[in-house]
Amino acid sequence: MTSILHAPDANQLLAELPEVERNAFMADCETVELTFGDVLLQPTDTIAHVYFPIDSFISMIVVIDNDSRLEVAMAGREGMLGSSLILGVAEAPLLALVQGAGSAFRISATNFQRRLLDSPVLHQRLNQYLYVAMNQLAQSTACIHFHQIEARLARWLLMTQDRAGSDQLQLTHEFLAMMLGVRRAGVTMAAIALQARGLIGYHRGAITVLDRPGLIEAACECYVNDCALYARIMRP
Amino acid sequence: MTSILHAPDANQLLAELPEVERNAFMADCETVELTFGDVLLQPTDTIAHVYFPIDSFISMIVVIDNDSRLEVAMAGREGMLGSSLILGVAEAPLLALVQGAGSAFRISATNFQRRLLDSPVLHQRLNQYLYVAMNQLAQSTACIHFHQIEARLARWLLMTQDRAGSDQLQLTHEFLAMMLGVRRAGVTMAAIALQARGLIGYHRGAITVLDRPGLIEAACECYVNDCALYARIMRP
DNA sequence: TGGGTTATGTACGCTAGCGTGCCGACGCTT
DNA sequence: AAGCGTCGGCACGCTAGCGTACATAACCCA
Repeated sequence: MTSILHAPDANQLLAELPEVERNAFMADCETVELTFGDVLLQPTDTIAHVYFPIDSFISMIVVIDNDSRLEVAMAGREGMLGSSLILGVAEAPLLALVQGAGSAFRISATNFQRRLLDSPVLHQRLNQYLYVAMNQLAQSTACIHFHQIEARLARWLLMTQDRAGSDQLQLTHEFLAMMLGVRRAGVTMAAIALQARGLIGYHRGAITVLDRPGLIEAACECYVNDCALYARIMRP
Repeated sequence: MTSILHAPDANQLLAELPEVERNAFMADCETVELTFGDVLLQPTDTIAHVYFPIDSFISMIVVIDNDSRLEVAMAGREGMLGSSLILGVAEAPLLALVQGAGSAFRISATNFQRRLLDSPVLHQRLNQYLYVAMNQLAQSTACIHFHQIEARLARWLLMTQDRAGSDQLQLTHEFLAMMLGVRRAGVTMAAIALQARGLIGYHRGAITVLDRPGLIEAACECYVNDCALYARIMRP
Protein backbone atom coordinates (compact mmCIF):
# COMPACT_ATOMS: atom_id res chain seq x y z
CA MET A 1 0.00 0.00 0.00
CA THR A 2 2.57 2.48 1.11
CA SER A 3 4.67 1.74 -1.92
CA ILE A 4 1.82 2.60 -4.25
CA LEU A 5 1.18 5.87 -2.51
CA HIS A 6 4.78 6.92 -2.55
CA ALA A 7 5.13 6.10 -6.22
CA PRO A 8 5.47 9.12 -8.46
CA ASP A 9 1.99 8.50 -9.78
CA ALA A 10 0.11 8.34 -6.50
CA ASN A 11 -2.65 10.79 -5.74
CA GLN A 12 -1.13 13.87 -4.17
CA LEU A 13 -3.98 14.60 -1.82
CA LEU A 14 -3.51 11.24 -0.16
CA ALA A 15 0.20 10.61 -0.60
CA GLU A 16 1.29 13.26 1.87
CA LEU A 17 -0.99 12.25 4.72
CA PRO A 18 0.55 10.78 7.87
CA GLU A 19 0.92 7.04 7.45
CA VAL A 20 -1.74 6.07 9.98
CA GLU A 21 -4.48 8.14 8.43
CA ARG A 22 -3.45 7.14 4.95
CA ASN A 23 -3.63 3.46 5.69
CA ALA A 24 -7.00 3.83 7.32
CA PHE A 25 -8.31 5.74 4.34
CA MET A 26 -6.83 3.34 1.84
CA ALA A 27 -8.51 0.44 3.56
CA ASP A 28 -11.83 1.82 2.36
CA CYS A 29 -10.59 2.48 -1.17
CA GLU A 30 -10.62 0.28 -4.21
CA THR A 31 -8.67 0.84 -7.39
CA VAL A 32 -10.77 1.25 -10.51
CA GLU A 33 -9.96 1.73 -14.17
CA LEU A 34 -11.53 4.72 -15.87
CA THR A 35 -12.15 4.70 -19.61
CA PHE A 36 -12.06 7.70 -21.89
CA GLY A 37 -15.52 9.19 -22.27
CA ASP A 38 -17.03 7.69 -19.12
CA VAL A 39 -19.53 10.03 -17.50
CA LEU A 40 -18.96 9.68 -13.77
CA LEU A 41 -21.51 12.30 -12.68
CA GLN A 42 -24.28 14.37 -14.18
CA PRO A 43 -25.39 17.69 -12.67
CA THR A 44 -27.78 17.17 -9.72
CA ASP A 45 -26.81 13.48 -9.45
CA THR A 46 -26.32 12.20 -5.95
CA ILE A 47 -22.65 11.44 -5.43
CA ALA A 48 -22.16 7.75 -4.79
CA HIS A 49 -18.37 7.59 -4.94
CA VAL A 50 -15.45 9.93 -4.56
CA TYR A 51 -12.51 9.47 -6.96
CA PHE A 52 -8.82 10.18 -6.46
CA PRO A 53 -7.15 9.84 -9.87
CA ILE A 54 -3.71 8.25 -10.08
CA ASP A 55 -2.84 8.47 -13.73
CA SER A 56 -6.32 9.19 -15.09
CA PHE A 57 -7.92 12.60 -15.20
CA ILE A 58 -11.39 14.01 -15.26
CA SER A 59 -12.93 17.14 -16.78
CA MET A 60 -15.62 19.10 -14.98
CA ILE A 61 -17.96 20.65 -17.47
CA VAL A 62 -20.78 23.19 -17.26
CA VAL A 63 -23.73 22.51 -19.53
CA ILE A 64 -25.71 25.64 -20.30
CA ASP A 65 -28.61 26.51 -22.62
CA ASN A 66 -29.06 22.78 -23.25
CA ASP A 67 -26.21 22.37 -25.68
CA SER A 68 -23.32 24.66 -24.88
CA ARG A 69 -20.50 23.11 -22.93
CA LEU A 70 -17.46 24.53 -21.23
CA GLU A 71 -14.82 22.87 -19.14
CA VAL A 72 -14.31 24.82 -15.91
CA ALA A 73 -12.05 22.49 -13.93
CA MET A 74 -9.87 19.43 -14.22
CA ALA A 75 -8.94 16.78 -11.69
CA GLY A 76 -5.91 14.55 -12.07
CA ARG A 77 -3.52 13.10 -9.55
CA GLU A 78 -3.29 16.50 -7.86
CA GLY A 79 -7.02 16.54 -7.13
CA MET A 80 -10.25 14.64 -6.72
CA LEU A 81 -13.80 14.27 -7.96
CA GLY A 82 -16.69 14.66 -5.58
CA SER A 83 -15.29 17.52 -3.55
CA SER A 84 -18.70 18.88 -2.63
CA LEU A 85 -18.94 15.98 -0.18
CA ILE A 86 -16.19 17.71 1.79
CA LEU A 87 -18.86 20.30 2.46
CA GLY A 88 -21.39 17.65 3.34
CA VAL A 89 -23.38 18.22 0.17
CA ALA A 90 -23.96 15.00 -1.75
CA GLU A 91 -25.08 16.68 -4.94
CA ALA A 92 -22.91 16.91 -8.05
CA PRO A 93 -22.74 20.42 -9.50
CA LEU A 94 -21.15 19.59 -12.85
CA LEU A 95 -20.80 17.03 -15.59
CA ALA A 96 -17.76 14.85 -14.85
CA LEU A 97 -16.20 13.25 -17.91
CA VAL A 98 -13.17 10.97 -18.00
CA GLN A 99 -10.75 12.76 -20.23
CA GLY A 100 -7.66 10.63 -19.69
CA ALA A 101 -7.99 6.88 -19.24
CA GLY A 102 -6.18 5.29 -16.32
CA SER A 103 -6.68 4.24 -12.74
CA ALA A 104 -8.08 5.97 -9.70
CA PHE A 105 -8.79 5.23 -6.06
CA ARG A 106 -12.47 5.10 -5.34
CA ILE A 107 -14.28 5.29 -2.03
CA SER A 108 -17.99 5.24 -1.30
CA ALA A 109 -19.64 8.48 -0.24
CA THR A 110 -20.56 7.15 3.20
CA ASN A 111 -17.11 5.79 3.95
CA PHE A 112 -15.60 9.01 2.70
CA GLN A 113 -17.67 11.08 5.09
CA ARG A 114 -16.83 8.75 7.96
CA ARG A 115 -13.12 9.09 7.22
CA LEU A 116 -13.44 12.86 7.14
CA LEU A 117 -14.87 12.80 10.65
CA ASP A 118 -12.17 10.41 11.84
CA SER A 119 -9.26 12.35 10.44
CA PRO A 120 -8.99 16.10 10.95
CA VAL A 121 -5.70 16.06 9.06
CA LEU A 122 -7.39 14.63 5.99
CA HIS A 123 -10.30 17.01 6.35
CA GLN A 124 -8.01 19.99 6.59
CA ARG A 125 -5.98 18.96 3.56
CA LEU A 126 -9.10 18.50 1.46
CA ASN A 127 -10.43 21.84 2.64
CA GLN A 128 -7.26 23.44 1.38
CA TYR A 129 -7.71 21.68 -1.94
CA LEU A 130 -11.22 23.04 -2.14
CA TYR A 131 -9.92 26.54 -1.56
CA VAL A 132 -7.44 26.10 -4.39
CA ALA A 133 -10.10 24.71 -6.72
CA MET A 134 -12.46 27.56 -5.95
CA ASN A 135 -9.78 30.15 -6.49
CA GLN A 136 -8.71 28.56 -9.76
CA LEU A 137 -12.31 28.53 -10.88
CA ALA A 138 -12.58 32.26 -10.28
CA GLN A 139 -9.34 32.97 -12.15
CA SER A 140 -10.49 30.72 -14.99
CA THR A 141 -13.64 32.76 -15.35
CA ALA A 142 -11.57 35.80 -16.17
CA CYS A 143 -9.16 33.80 -18.32
CA ILE A 144 -11.95 32.40 -20.45
CA HIS A 145 -13.47 35.85 -20.80
CA PHE A 146 -10.38 37.89 -21.63
CA HIS A 147 -7.82 35.58 -23.21
CA GLN A 148 -7.64 34.45 -26.80
CA ILE A 149 -8.13 30.96 -28.06
CA GLU A 150 -4.46 30.39 -28.86
CA ALA A 151 -3.28 31.24 -25.34
CA ARG A 152 -6.12 29.28 -23.78
CA LEU A 153 -5.31 26.26 -25.92
CA ALA A 154 -1.66 26.41 -24.91
CA ARG A 155 -2.66 26.59 -21.25
CA TRP A 156 -5.06 23.72 -21.64
CA LEU A 157 -2.45 21.50 -23.28
CA LEU A 158 0.00 22.20 -20.47
CA MET A 159 -2.55 21.35 -17.81
CA THR A 160 -3.42 18.18 -19.64
CA GLN A 161 0.18 17.20 -20.11
CA ASP A 162 0.81 17.57 -16.37
CA ARG A 163 -2.05 15.25 -15.58
CA ALA A 164 -1.45 12.75 -18.35
CA GLY A 165 2.23 12.56 -17.44
CA SER A 166 3.12 12.19 -21.11
CA ASP A 167 3.87 14.55 -23.96
CA GLN A 168 1.63 12.55 -26.25
CA LEU A 169 -2.03 13.48 -25.87
CA GLN A 170 -4.95 11.76 -27.54
CA LEU A 171 -7.23 14.61 -28.53
CA THR A 172 -9.13 15.78 -31.56
CA HIS A 173 -9.75 19.41 -32.42
CA GLU A 174 -13.43 18.64 -32.04
CA PHE A 175 -12.94 17.60 -28.42
CA LEU A 176 -10.75 20.59 -27.66
CA ALA A 177 -13.40 22.86 -29.10
CA MET A 178 -15.93 21.52 -26.61
CA MET A 179 -13.52 21.94 -23.70
CA LEU A 180 -12.72 25.53 -24.62
CA GLY A 181 -16.28 26.42 -25.58
CA VAL A 182 -15.33 27.51 -29.11
CA ARG A 183 -15.71 26.33 -32.73
CA ARG A 184 -13.75 23.39 -34.04
CA ALA A 185 -12.40 25.63 -36.80
CA GLY A 186 -11.18 28.06 -34.15
CA VAL A 187 -9.14 25.31 -32.51
CA THR A 188 -7.68 24.32 -35.88
CA MET A 189 -6.46 27.87 -36.44
CA ALA A 190 -4.89 28.08 -33.00
CA ALA A 191 -3.28 24.65 -33.38
CA ILE A 192 -1.81 25.65 -36.73
CA ALA A 193 -0.30 28.73 -35.12
CA LEU A 194 1.26 26.75 -32.27
CA GLN A 195 2.56 24.17 -34.70
CA ALA A 196 4.08 26.86 -36.92
CA ARG A 197 6.03 28.09 -33.91
CA GLY A 198 7.34 24.57 -33.35
CA LEU A 199 5.62 24.21 -29.97
CA ILE A 200 3.41 21.26 -30.77
CA GLY A 201 2.96 18.65 -33.48
CA TYR A 202 -0.18 16.76 -34.22
CA HIS A 203 -1.76 14.26 -36.51
CA ARG A 204 -5.23 12.80 -36.53
CA GLY A 205 -6.21 12.87 -32.91
CA ALA A 206 -2.75 12.85 -31.38
CA ILE A 207 -1.01 16.00 -30.17
CA THR A 208 2.63 16.03 -29.10
CA VAL A 209 4.14 18.74 -26.95
CA LEU A 210 7.47 19.52 -28.61
CA ASP A 211 8.62 22.60 -26.70
CA ARG A 212 7.19 22.86 -23.22
CA PRO A 213 8.95 26.08 -22.20
CA GLY A 214 7.84 27.66 -25.46
CA LEU A 215 4.30 26.52 -24.82
CA ILE A 216 4.36 28.09 -21.37
CA GLU A 217 5.49 31.28 -23.06
CA ALA A 218 2.60 31.05 -25.52
CA ALA A 219 0.04 30.37 -22.79
CA CYS A 220 -1.50 33.08 -20.67
CA GLU A 221 -0.10 33.57 -17.20
CA CYS A 222 -3.04 31.67 -15.81
CA TYR A 223 -1.09 28.45 -16.18
CA VAL A 224 1.81 29.46 -13.97
CA ASN A 225 -0.55 31.24 -11.59
CA ASP A 226 -2.52 28.03 -11.11
CA CYS A 227 0.61 26.04 -10.42
CA ALA A 228 1.90 28.63 -7.98
CA LEU A 229 -1.37 28.74 -6.08
CA TYR A 230 -1.50 24.98 -5.70
CA ALA A 231 2.10 24.85 -4.53
CA ARG A 232 1.62 27.69 -2.06
CA ILE A 233 -1.48 26.28 -0.39
CA MET A 234 -0.88 22.55 -0.65
CA ARG A 235 2.82 22.36 0.33
CA PRO A 236 3.56 24.79 3.09
CA MET B 1 -31.00 41.03 19.07
CA THR B 2 -33.58 38.53 18.04
CA SER B 3 -35.72 41.28 16.67
CA ILE B 4 -32.95 42.48 14.41
CA LEU B 5 -32.34 39.01 13.11
CA HIS B 6 -35.95 38.33 12.40
CA ALA B 7 -36.37 41.61 10.62
CA PRO B 8 -36.81 41.28 6.88
CA ASP B 9 -33.35 42.72 6.37
CA ALA B 10 -31.37 40.39 8.62
CA ASN B 11 -28.63 38.24 7.19
CA GLN B 12 -30.13 35.02 5.94
CA LEU B 13 -27.22 32.80 6.85
CA LEU B 14 -27.61 33.74 10.49
CA ALA B 15 -31.32 34.45 10.78
CA GLU B 16 -32.38 30.84 10.43
CA LEU B 17 -30.02 29.38 13.00
CA PRO B 18 -31.46 27.95 16.23
CA GLU B 19 -31.79 30.71 18.76
CA VAL B 20 -29.06 29.48 21.10
CA GLU B 21 -26.39 29.32 18.44
CA ARG B 22 -27.51 32.57 16.94
CA ASN B 23 -27.27 34.45 20.20
CA ALA B 24 -23.84 33.00 20.90
CA PHE B 25 -22.64 34.01 17.47
CA MET B 26 -24.15 37.46 17.67
CA ALA B 27 -22.37 38.09 20.95
CA ASP B 28 -19.10 38.13 19.02
CA CYS B 29 -20.45 40.34 16.26
CA GLU B 30 -20.47 44.08 15.93
CA THR B 31 -22.53 46.09 13.47
CA VAL B 32 -20.50 48.18 11.05
CA GLU B 33 -21.43 50.63 8.32
CA LEU B 34 -19.93 49.96 4.90
CA THR B 35 -19.41 52.82 2.47
CA PHE B 36 -19.61 52.57 -1.29
CA GLY B 37 -16.19 51.93 -2.77
CA ASP B 38 -14.56 50.54 0.38
CA VAL B 39 -12.05 47.82 -0.39
CA LEU B 40 -12.51 45.23 2.33
CA LEU B 41 -9.98 42.72 1.02
CA GLN B 42 -7.27 42.53 -1.60
CA PRO B 43 -6.17 39.22 -3.16
CA THR B 44 -3.70 37.36 -0.88
CA ASP B 45 -4.61 39.56 2.09
CA THR B 46 -4.99 37.75 5.36
CA ILE B 47 -8.62 37.82 6.38
CA ALA B 48 -9.05 39.75 9.60
CA HIS B 49 -12.86 39.93 9.71
CA VAL B 50 -15.79 38.07 8.27
CA TYR B 51 -18.79 40.14 7.15
CA PHE B 52 -22.45 39.26 7.03
CA PRO B 53 -24.23 42.03 5.09
CA ILE B 54 -27.62 43.19 6.24
CA ASP B 55 -28.61 45.80 3.70
CA SER B 56 -25.18 46.39 2.20
CA PHE B 57 -23.63 44.25 -0.50
CA ILE B 58 -20.18 43.41 -1.71
CA SER B 59 -18.72 42.53 -5.10
CA MET B 60 -16.01 39.92 -5.47
CA ILE B 61 -13.75 40.82 -8.34
CA VAL B 62 -10.97 39.03 -10.20
CA VAL B 63 -8.06 41.22 -11.26
CA ILE B 64 -6.13 39.78 -14.17
CA ASP B 65 -3.33 40.99 -16.43
CA ASN B 66 -2.85 43.91 -14.04
CA ASP B 67 -5.75 45.99 -15.24
CA SER B 68 -8.65 43.85 -16.37
CA ARG B 69 -11.40 43.36 -13.85
CA LEU B 70 -14.41 41.11 -13.72
CA GLU B 71 -16.97 40.58 -11.02
CA VAL B 72 -17.42 36.87 -10.36
CA ALA B 73 -19.59 36.86 -7.25
CA MET B 74 -21.73 39.08 -5.08
CA ALA B 75 -22.56 38.87 -1.38
CA GLY B 76 -25.58 40.58 0.12
CA ARG B 77 -27.87 39.61 2.94
CA GLU B 78 -28.11 36.10 1.49
CA GLY B 79 -24.36 35.57 1.84
CA MET B 80 -21.09 36.55 3.45
CA LEU B 81 -17.56 37.77 2.82
CA GLY B 82 -14.61 35.74 4.00
CA SER B 83 -16.00 32.32 3.21
CA SER B 84 -12.58 30.77 2.71
CA LEU B 85 -12.25 30.83 6.49
CA ILE B 86 -14.97 28.19 6.54
CA LEU B 87 -12.31 26.01 4.95
CA GLY B 88 -9.73 27.11 7.47
CA VAL B 89 -7.82 29.16 4.90
CA ALA B 90 -7.25 32.73 6.07
CA GLU B 91 -6.24 34.05 2.66
CA ALA B 92 -8.51 36.22 0.53
CA PRO B 93 -8.76 35.00 -3.07
CA LEU B 94 -10.43 38.06 -4.59
CA LEU B 95 -10.82 41.80 -4.45
CA ALA B 96 -13.81 42.63 -2.25
CA LEU B 97 -15.44 45.97 -2.99
CA VAL B 98 -18.43 47.50 -1.25
CA GLN B 99 -20.94 48.00 -3.99
CA GLY B 100 -23.98 48.93 -1.95
CA ALA B 101 -23.59 51.05 1.17
CA GLY B 102 -25.30 49.86 4.34
CA SER B 103 -24.69 47.87 7.45
CA ALA B 104 -23.25 44.44 8.11
CA PHE B 105 -22.42 42.21 11.03
CA ARG B 106 -18.72 41.79 11.49
CA ILE B 107 -16.82 39.19 13.48
CA SER B 108 -13.10 38.72 13.89
CA ALA B 109 -11.46 35.81 12.08
CA THR B 110 -10.42 34.11 15.32
CA ASN B 111 -13.85 34.40 16.92
CA PHE B 112 -15.43 33.20 13.72
CA GLN B 113 -13.33 30.07 13.68
CA ARG B 114 -14.04 29.42 17.34
CA ARG B 115 -17.79 29.71 16.69
CA LEU B 116 -17.52 27.30 13.79
CA LEU B 117 -15.99 24.72 16.09
CA ASP B 118 -18.62 25.34 18.75
CA SER B 119 -21.58 25.10 16.45
CA PRO B 120 -21.89 22.25 13.96
CA VAL B 121 -25.23 23.66 12.83
CA LEU B 122 -23.61 26.93 11.86
CA HIS B 123 -20.72 25.13 10.22
CA GLN B 124 -23.04 22.97 8.18
CA ARG B 125 -25.13 25.89 7.03
CA LEU B 126 -22.07 27.83 5.94
CA ASN B 127 -20.74 24.75 4.15
CA GLN B 128 -23.97 24.63 2.19
CA TYR B 129 -23.59 28.28 1.34
CA LEU B 130 -20.10 27.58 0.08
CA TYR B 131 -21.44 24.84 -2.15
CA VAL B 132 -23.99 27.23 -3.60
CA ALA B 133 -21.38 29.93 -4.14
CA MET B 134 -19.03 27.51 -5.86
CA ASN B 135 -21.75 26.19 -8.09
CA GLN B 136 -22.89 29.70 -9.01
CA LEU B 137 -19.32 30.61 -9.82
CA ALA B 138 -19.08 27.70 -12.25
CA GLN B 139 -22.37 28.62 -13.91
CA SER B 140 -21.28 32.24 -14.11
CA THR B 141 -18.17 31.23 -15.98
CA ALA B 142 -20.30 29.81 -18.75
CA CYS B 143 -22.74 32.72 -18.58
CA ILE B 144 -20.00 35.30 -18.99
CA HIS B 145 -18.53 33.31 -21.87
CA PHE B 146 -21.67 32.57 -23.87
CA HIS B 147 -24.23 35.23 -23.10
CA GLN B 148 -24.52 38.67 -24.58
CA ILE B 149 -24.03 41.94 -22.78
CA GLU B 150 -27.70 42.86 -22.77
CA ALA B 151 -28.78 39.63 -21.09
CA ARG B 152 -25.89 39.77 -18.66
CA LEU B 153 -26.72 43.34 -17.76
CA ALA B 154 -30.34 42.44 -17.10
CA ARG B 155 -29.24 39.58 -14.87
CA TRP B 156 -26.80 41.78 -13.03
CA LEU B 157 -29.43 44.43 -12.35
CA LEU B 158 -31.81 41.82 -10.97
CA MET B 159 -29.16 40.40 -8.66
CA THR B 160 -28.31 43.88 -7.49
CA GLN B 161 -31.91 44.83 -6.96
CA ASP B 162 -32.44 41.76 -4.76
CA ARG B 163 -29.53 42.72 -2.58
CA ALA B 164 -30.17 46.43 -2.48
CA GLY B 165 -33.82 45.82 -1.62
CA SER B 166 -34.80 48.81 -3.72
CA ASP B 167 -35.68 49.39 -7.36
CA GLN B 168 -33.48 52.48 -7.40
CA LEU B 169 -29.82 51.63 -7.97
CA GLN B 170 -26.93 54.06 -7.83
CA LEU B 171 -24.71 52.97 -10.70
CA THR B 172 -22.93 54.52 -13.63
CA HIS B 173 -22.36 52.80 -16.97
CA GLU B 174 -18.67 53.07 -16.25
CA PHE B 175 -19.03 51.02 -13.07
CA LEU B 176 -21.25 48.46 -14.76
CA ALA B 177 -18.67 48.08 -17.51
CA MET B 178 -16.06 47.12 -14.95
CA MET B 179 -18.39 44.62 -13.29
CA LEU B 180 -19.26 42.95 -16.57
CA GLY B 181 -15.74 43.14 -17.97
CA VAL B 182 -16.81 45.06 -21.09
CA ARG B 183 -16.51 48.57 -22.59
CA ARG B 184 -18.47 51.45 -21.16
CA ALA B 185 -19.93 52.08 -24.59
CA GLY B 186 -21.13 48.48 -24.68
CA VAL B 187 -23.06 49.01 -21.47
CA THR B 188 -24.62 52.18 -22.86
CA MET B 189 -25.90 50.26 -25.89
CA ALA B 190 -27.36 47.50 -23.74
CA ALA B 191 -28.93 50.03 -21.35
CA ILE B 192 -30.53 51.87 -24.25
CA ALA B 193 -32.02 48.62 -25.49
CA LEU B 194 -33.47 47.74 -22.07
CA GLN B 195 -34.82 51.24 -21.68
CA ALA B 196 -36.43 51.14 -25.12
CA ARG B 197 -38.31 48.03 -24.02
CA GLY B 198 -39.54 49.89 -20.96
CA LEU B 199 -37.74 47.60 -18.54
CA ILE B 200 -35.51 50.17 -16.88
CA GLY B 201 -35.11 53.91 -16.70
CA TYR B 202 -31.97 55.77 -15.84
CA HIS B 203 -30.43 59.15 -15.45
CA ARG B 204 -26.93 60.18 -14.50
CA GLY B 205 -25.86 57.39 -12.24
CA ALA B 206 -29.27 56.21 -11.10
CA ILE B 207 -31.00 53.21 -12.64
CA THR B 208 -34.61 52.34 -11.87
CA VAL B 209 -36.09 48.92 -12.46
CA LEU B 210 -39.48 49.60 -14.05
CA ASP B 211 -40.61 46.14 -15.09
CA ARG B 212 -39.08 43.38 -13.07
CA PRO B 213 -40.85 40.45 -14.78
CA GLY B 214 -39.86 41.91 -18.13
CA LEU B 215 -36.29 42.22 -16.96
CA ILE B 216 -36.27 38.58 -15.89
CA GLU B 217 -37.49 37.76 -19.37
CA ALA B 218 -34.66 39.81 -20.89
CA ALA B 219 -32.02 38.23 -18.66
CA CYS B 220 -30.45 34.87 -19.37
CA GLU B 221 -31.76 31.90 -17.43
CA CYS B 222 -28.77 32.15 -15.16
CA TYR B 223 -30.68 34.51 -12.91
CA VAL B 224 -33.53 32.14 -12.15
CA ASN B 225 -31.13 29.21 -12.01
CA ASP B 226 -29.11 30.97 -9.32
CA CYS B 227 -32.21 31.72 -7.28
CA ALA B 228 -33.45 28.16 -7.61
CA LEU B 229 -30.13 26.69 -6.53
CA TYR B 230 -29.94 28.88 -3.44
CA ALA B 231 -33.51 28.02 -2.48
CA ARG B 232 -33.00 24.31 -3.03
CA ILE B 233 -29.84 24.02 -0.96
CA MET B 234 -30.39 26.66 1.71
CA ARG B 235 -34.06 26.02 2.62
CA PRO B 236 -34.79 22.35 2.64
C1' DT C 1 -23.72 82.93 -13.99
C1' DG C 2 -20.13 80.70 -15.65
C1' DG C 3 -16.55 77.14 -15.76
C1' DG C 4 -15.17 72.66 -14.70
C1' DT C 5 -16.36 67.91 -14.01
C1' DT C 6 -18.88 63.87 -14.72
C1' DA C 7 -22.22 60.91 -17.25
C1' DT C 8 -24.00 59.51 -21.38
C1' DG C 9 -24.60 59.20 -26.57
C1' DT C 10 -22.51 58.16 -30.74
C1' DA C 11 -19.34 57.18 -34.41
C1' DC C 12 -15.31 55.01 -36.78
C1' DG C 13 -12.59 51.33 -38.28
C1' DC C 14 -11.06 46.98 -36.62
C1' DT C 15 -10.65 42.09 -34.88
C1' DA C 16 -11.84 37.72 -32.89
C1' DG C 17 -14.67 34.52 -33.28
C1' DC C 18 -19.17 32.78 -35.10
C1' DG C 19 -22.12 29.42 -38.17
C1' DT C 20 -21.81 26.87 -41.93
C1' DG C 21 -20.34 24.07 -45.37
C1' DC C 22 -17.14 21.76 -48.37
C1' DC C 23 -13.11 19.22 -49.59
C1' DG C 24 -9.27 16.29 -49.21
C1' DA C 25 -6.59 13.11 -46.70
C1' DC C 26 -5.92 9.50 -43.66
C1' DG C 27 -6.71 5.00 -41.91
C1' DC C 28 -9.55 1.32 -40.56
C1' DT C 29 -12.40 -2.49 -42.09
C1' DT C 30 -13.68 -5.98 -45.04
C1' DA D 1 -8.09 -2.82 -53.08
C1' DA D 2 -12.12 -0.51 -52.31
C1' DG D 3 -15.13 1.94 -49.42
C1' DC D 4 -16.45 4.58 -45.59
C1' DG D 5 -16.09 7.20 -41.55
C1' DT D 6 -13.25 10.45 -39.12
C1' DC D 7 -10.24 14.27 -38.89
C1' DG D 8 -8.36 18.49 -40.22
C1' DG D 9 -7.83 22.62 -43.52
C1' DC D 10 -10.08 26.25 -45.38
C1' DA D 11 -13.28 29.72 -47.01
C1' DC D 12 -17.56 32.52 -46.95
C1' DG D 13 -20.15 36.24 -45.05
C1' DC D 14 -21.52 37.83 -40.61
C1' DT D 15 -21.83 39.77 -35.76
C1' DA D 16 -20.53 41.18 -31.19
C1' DG D 17 -17.70 43.62 -29.09
C1' DC D 18 -13.22 46.17 -29.11
C1' DG D 19 -10.29 50.71 -28.74
C1' DT D 20 -10.65 55.17 -29.36
C1' DA D 21 -12.39 59.55 -29.60
C1' DC D 22 -15.37 63.32 -29.53
C1' DA D 23 -19.77 65.73 -28.55
C1' DT D 24 -23.46 66.85 -25.76
C1' DA D 25 -25.79 67.38 -21.50
C1' DA D 26 -26.47 67.51 -16.62
C1' DC D 27 -24.80 68.76 -12.33
C1' DC D 28 -21.69 71.07 -8.97
C1' DC D 29 -19.25 74.73 -7.15
C1' DA D 30 -17.39 79.12 -7.02
